[in-house]
Amino acid sequence: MADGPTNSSGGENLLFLTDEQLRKGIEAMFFAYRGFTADPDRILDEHGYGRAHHRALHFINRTYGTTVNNLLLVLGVTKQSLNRVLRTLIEDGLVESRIGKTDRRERNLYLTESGAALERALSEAQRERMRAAYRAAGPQAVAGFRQVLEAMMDDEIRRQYNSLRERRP
Amino acid sequence: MADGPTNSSGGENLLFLTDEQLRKGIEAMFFAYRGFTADPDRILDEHGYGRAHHRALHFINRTYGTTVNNLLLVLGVTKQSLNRVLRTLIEDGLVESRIGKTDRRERNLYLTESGAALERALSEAQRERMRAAYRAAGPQAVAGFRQVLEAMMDDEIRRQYNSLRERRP
DNA sequence: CATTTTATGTCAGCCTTGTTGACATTCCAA
DNA sequence: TTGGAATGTCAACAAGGCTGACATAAAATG
Repeated sequence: MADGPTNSSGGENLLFLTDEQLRKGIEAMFFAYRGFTADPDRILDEHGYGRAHHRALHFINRTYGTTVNNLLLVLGVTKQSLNRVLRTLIEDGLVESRIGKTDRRERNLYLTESGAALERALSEAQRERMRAAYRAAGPQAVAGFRQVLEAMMDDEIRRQYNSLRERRP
Repeated sequence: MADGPTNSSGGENLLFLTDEQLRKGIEAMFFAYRGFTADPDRILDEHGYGRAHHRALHFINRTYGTTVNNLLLVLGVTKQSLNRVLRTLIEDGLVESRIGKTDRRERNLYLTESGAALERALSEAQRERMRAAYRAAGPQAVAGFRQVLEAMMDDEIRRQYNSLRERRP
C-alpha cells in the first residue's frame, strides 16, 4: 500500500518518521478535534442538545430526504441510539419524518424551518473555525490537510466520504 | 487575525472558501477522527477500558511523573471524572501514584511495566495508522496537515501543545 | 501559631450517548 | 401466503462526562 517506488503526490519518497513526530501528529489530532467541536458544543448546550444531535442535523441537512438506514450507515451507531436522538428532534419540531413514497416502510427525514436554522447556526460556527484555520495555514497546507485526513479514514468510510452529493432542496 | 495582507506560509493570499469546501473539510475531520481512534478502541475494548483510559495512559507516559492537576488541565475534564479512570488504572496495577517529594500534597504519576506495555500497544496501533496516512500523503501534505490542525486548536490548548517536552525516564 | 488556600480523593446523583436483546408493525417480494 | 427487510419501541445497562458536597493533608500566608 505504502510500498510503491514512487509517491503520487510529488513528495520525496523515503519518509523517515520518528515516534516523536508521529506522537506530535497524534496529539495535534486530539487537541484540534477538541477545538473543532468546541463552538458547536456551546450552542448545542444552550438548546439542551449534544453532539449526537448535531451529527444527525448535519447529515439530514446534507442529504435531503435521507432514510434512517442511510443515516445509521453514515453515523456508525445503533438504530436505538439514533432513534432516541431522532425522536427528540422530531418532538421538538426540528426534523420531519415522512413515510416513504415508493417504500412505505422507509422514513424520509427533512429539517423543518427551525431545524434548518439550528443547523445553520451550528455549521456556521464550525465553518468559521475551519475558515480561520484554512486562512491561517494557506491553500497548500489545506490541500495537505485534506490528503492526510482522507488517508486516515477507514476504507469503507472513505468511499462514503467521496460519494458525497450536493443536497437537492 | 486572518486579515493580514500577507500569508506567512507562502500561499497565495486571497482564499475564496465556499461553504461546500468547508463542509468537505468538516466531514473529513469527522470521518478521519473515527479512523484515528478505531484501532486503539479495539485494543482498549479487549481490556475493558475506554478512550478515557487511553488518554490518561498517553499523557502519563508522555510527561513522566506528572501530577493529577497537570493531567486535569491537559485532558480538560473534571477531577471526579479523571479520578474514576485513574483509580481503576492504579487498582489494575498499570499506573503508580507516588506522593510528591517537594510538595507532599501532590501525587506524581508513573506507568508501571504493564501500564507501559499497554500504552505501547495503543500508541503503536495509532502510530501505524498515522504513519500509513503520512506515507500515502507525502511530506509536504504532512506539513500542511499539522499547520491546519494547529490553527484549529484553542489558543490555550495550542500553548500546551507547543510546550511538549520529551519524557525523561 | 492560626487561618486560609491548594491538591487530592471520594460519595452521591444526574445526563448523554453508546450498547444488547426482545418484540411489534408494516409491507415488499418471492 | 410467507419470509424477510425496514423501522420503531421498550427495557436494561455501561462508560464517561457533569455538579455539589465534604474530608484530609499539607503548604502558604497572615
